[in-house]
Amino acid sequence: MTNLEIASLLRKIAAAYQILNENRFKIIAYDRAADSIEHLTSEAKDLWDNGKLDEIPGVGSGIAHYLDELFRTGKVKHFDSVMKRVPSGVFPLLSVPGLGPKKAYKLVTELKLKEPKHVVEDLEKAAKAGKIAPIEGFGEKSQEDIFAAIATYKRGQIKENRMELPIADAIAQEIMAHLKKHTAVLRVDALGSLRRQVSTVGDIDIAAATKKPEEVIAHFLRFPHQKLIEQGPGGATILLHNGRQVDLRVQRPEAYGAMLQYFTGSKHHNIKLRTFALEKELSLSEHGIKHVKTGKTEEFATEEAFYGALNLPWIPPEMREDKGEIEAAIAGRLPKLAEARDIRGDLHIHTSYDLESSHDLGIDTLGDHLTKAVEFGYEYIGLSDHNPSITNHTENQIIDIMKRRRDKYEQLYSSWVKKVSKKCQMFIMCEVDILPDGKLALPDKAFDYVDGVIASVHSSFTQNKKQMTDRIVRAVSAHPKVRILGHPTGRLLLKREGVDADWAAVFAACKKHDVALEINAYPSRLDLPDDLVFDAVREGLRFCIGTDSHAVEQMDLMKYGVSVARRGWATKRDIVNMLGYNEFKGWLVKE
DNA sequence: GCCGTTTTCGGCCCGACTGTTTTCAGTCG
Repeated sequence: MTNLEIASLLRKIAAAYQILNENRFKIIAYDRAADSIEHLTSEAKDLWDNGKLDEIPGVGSGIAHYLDELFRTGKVKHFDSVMKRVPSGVFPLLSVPGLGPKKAYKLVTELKLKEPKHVVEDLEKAAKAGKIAPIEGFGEKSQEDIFAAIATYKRGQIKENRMELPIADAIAQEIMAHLKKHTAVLRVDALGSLRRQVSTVGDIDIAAATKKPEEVIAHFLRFPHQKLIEQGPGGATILLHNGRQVDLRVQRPEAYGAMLQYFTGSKHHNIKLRTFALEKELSLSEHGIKHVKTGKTEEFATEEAFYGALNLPWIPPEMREDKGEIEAAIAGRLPKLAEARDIRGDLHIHTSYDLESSHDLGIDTLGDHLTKAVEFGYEYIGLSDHNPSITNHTENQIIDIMKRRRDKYEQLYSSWVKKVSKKCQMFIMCEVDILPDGKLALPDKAFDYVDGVIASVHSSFTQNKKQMTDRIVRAVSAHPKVRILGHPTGRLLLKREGVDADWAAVFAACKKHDVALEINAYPSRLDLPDDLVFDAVREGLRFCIGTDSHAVEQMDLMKYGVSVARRGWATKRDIVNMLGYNEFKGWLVKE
């Protein structure tokens, strides 16, 4: 039983209770527990194994008791009896946009939709035949909306249509640049998951402060788009030619702060913040802060003033996920998050040097990357080409290739230094495959020709948890020159789940051997994921943010890795490549 | 059903939008 399955079960119970007109706070409690379990970094089943179910926020003695029954017997008698009181056709309909429990129940009972397997198709037929409009509470428009919503649902659910962070960022930057050209625009900001720098983004939401909302909205609508979805006094929504939806919200500068805060979210952060505010008899909304006693609403031009009115310091958007940031702010213990400008070097770079690897080479030379590093003000870079293929070479051949490579890089480096008379130090590293049994794909003697190694899993991603954990633990302990665990989960965003491993055990092994966890900044990776970074920071692990560049331009992507670190609450001292050259060398180079 | 440096009882986030209504229920973020 996975977390996702448990969350789905709890949501079904919440929906059933809603239909049965149960106490609405009980319904909220089940939904909250579902949310909470869905976002756990460890499996609920593992917590249960260790008797820690009650540590899950929103899970109290009642739900914990039911989950215990679920893990022991595979079902919950009480849940079954609750679900039995609701027609089973209701549940699949809840995935159709615009349909909640009440409407779904009404439709299922009125239309006598019995078969859950094809209830969506049956409802579609009923809509087509005009059978929905006559039902009490529905009408012609509802009937059309339901028909359209089912079409959307069948196309594969808009919700799934997320994009990688840098893609959303690039689109948003273009639109924000367009907005800034208008003189009435005083300020623009990204909102929502984009502003919080979540690894994948759904819709792009943008805010603008202005005294002339109509003009700014009209200007926004001059940005090339295929369709105007919605327009009102507070903003507009358009569909771009690339199929992405962009939402603009405008606000007077005096009230801009509250709007920015509200639409940045996250939902859970805002809920917690509003609960906290209510204790002070203050009611928060996108318009400002209402004093409950007087009924008067105070406006705020900036977020700093908004949080300030609650006696809190400004909380960085990356932290606003209700992971304890409000409690930390109250206690005056918000960490000072790492920043992109603290980066001193990029240790994960693939050049075009051919060392006969079975993985991809980069396309640019050492000199190209050094030049770019100087542009960024880096003090050092690391060349982390993939190890020579082990199937096509003997051990001696590999050792020879690694020796020749070192000589070549040193030669290229000294001629670069002479030519440009700039300073940027070089570390000769290697990204080495972790083989399925946990051995490294580089013979011991070849380690003499590298300063340090990034060990990464590039094959057999589907091993079971025990195998995978043992494999990684063995790899990080295999040689003192293994300094970094590369893209630890191996996930590819929107394509492939990360590997299954006991992360607590992996972190413990890394800590023991002083191995840094990589935060791979490559857009489809962003790996270690932010929630595991959060856990690892708490365990005192250190990180190395690398771009995994296979071309010079990709070195620009470092900032997205920094965002992941920030979302995990990492500070400058948690990140090894924020150390100056000497200190970093002291950490990296082990004899 | 959950939760507590004012509480183990008495609260529980907020508003917009929509379609159906004549004042509101349901859904969404």
